[in-house]
Amino acid sequence: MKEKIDVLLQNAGLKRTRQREWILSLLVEGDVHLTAEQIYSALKAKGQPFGLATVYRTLAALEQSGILSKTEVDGRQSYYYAEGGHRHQLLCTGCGKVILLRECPAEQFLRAVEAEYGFAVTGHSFEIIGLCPDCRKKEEK
Amino acid sequence: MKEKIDVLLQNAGLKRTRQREWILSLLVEGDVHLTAEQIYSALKAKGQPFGLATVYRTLAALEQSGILSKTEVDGRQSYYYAEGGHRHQLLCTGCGKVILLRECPAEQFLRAVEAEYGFAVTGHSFEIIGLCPDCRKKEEK
DNA sequence: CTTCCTGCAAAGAGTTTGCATCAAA
DNA sequence: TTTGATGCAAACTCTTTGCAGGAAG
Repeated sequence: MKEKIDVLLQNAGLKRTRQREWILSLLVEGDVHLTAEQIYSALKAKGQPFGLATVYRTLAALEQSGILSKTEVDGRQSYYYAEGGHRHQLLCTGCGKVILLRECPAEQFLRAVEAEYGFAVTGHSFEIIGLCPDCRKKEEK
Repeated sequence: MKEKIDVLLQNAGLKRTRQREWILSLLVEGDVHLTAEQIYSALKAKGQPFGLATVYRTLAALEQSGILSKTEVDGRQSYYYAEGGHRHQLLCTGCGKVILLRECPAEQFLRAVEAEYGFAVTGHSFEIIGLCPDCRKKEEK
């Protein structure tokens, strides 16, 4: 797993530092979406001392490199590992889990939009908010 | 048009004030998405004096009443008139225009998600970013 | 008249930046 | 050794809130 993370950093042309490895492993291994503050707290709790600014800078750098994707949850920026620039996912508001959709149902629809509305599509997001099966069970209790 | 706006306010149980009429008419007549700051500037320019806080409070109230919808554009909250709680639109980054989609292509897909992933869907957003036909022409010049 | 709304200013939250130090390549 | 990253604190931007005065129903 550590190798995977190092490869990601290397491909992005970013130096391999402890801070970046920690942050990435949280997101990659956990498969969750987290805010800068959440990451900061999680690592602080583990006794890893470093600044909040580093978290913000690291997340921004990783997003620019296409390793992470960003979305807004409750007014906060939340980041998650986006394998291969994937942008179609289920976001659980219970545990923060990110479930990638196997395929984007929008692709063919986007082409229709281009034709029907004359709209030049430069981006799109298709996010589904809700509870994953595990959180669903907890709710029922 | 003024009547339409007054009806909207009345149905929401909100008092009809000049400020609210101004803000609503900007969004309803213009059919654009605007940030609080943009609304504030636009009305300030017309010599309508009032506070930025009023814009924020008005937008929040109108959103809670389901008259407006909110989305994030470049880290800012942007509001637009959402006829009948419509949440599927094309957002032009050129002129801010909002084009409503005639139908949500996601509806049947959401049901498939519920079944396939066991995910309890509580909300979704499907936004397509790009340039509307008019802005497209300007780009080409 | 009573209730709700407004404007101002101050506070708050989240995020970014400057700068000196420090670590990776 | 050179370049890029970190940590701290201060700065910034967007948004919210408290309060006294004012308008709508």
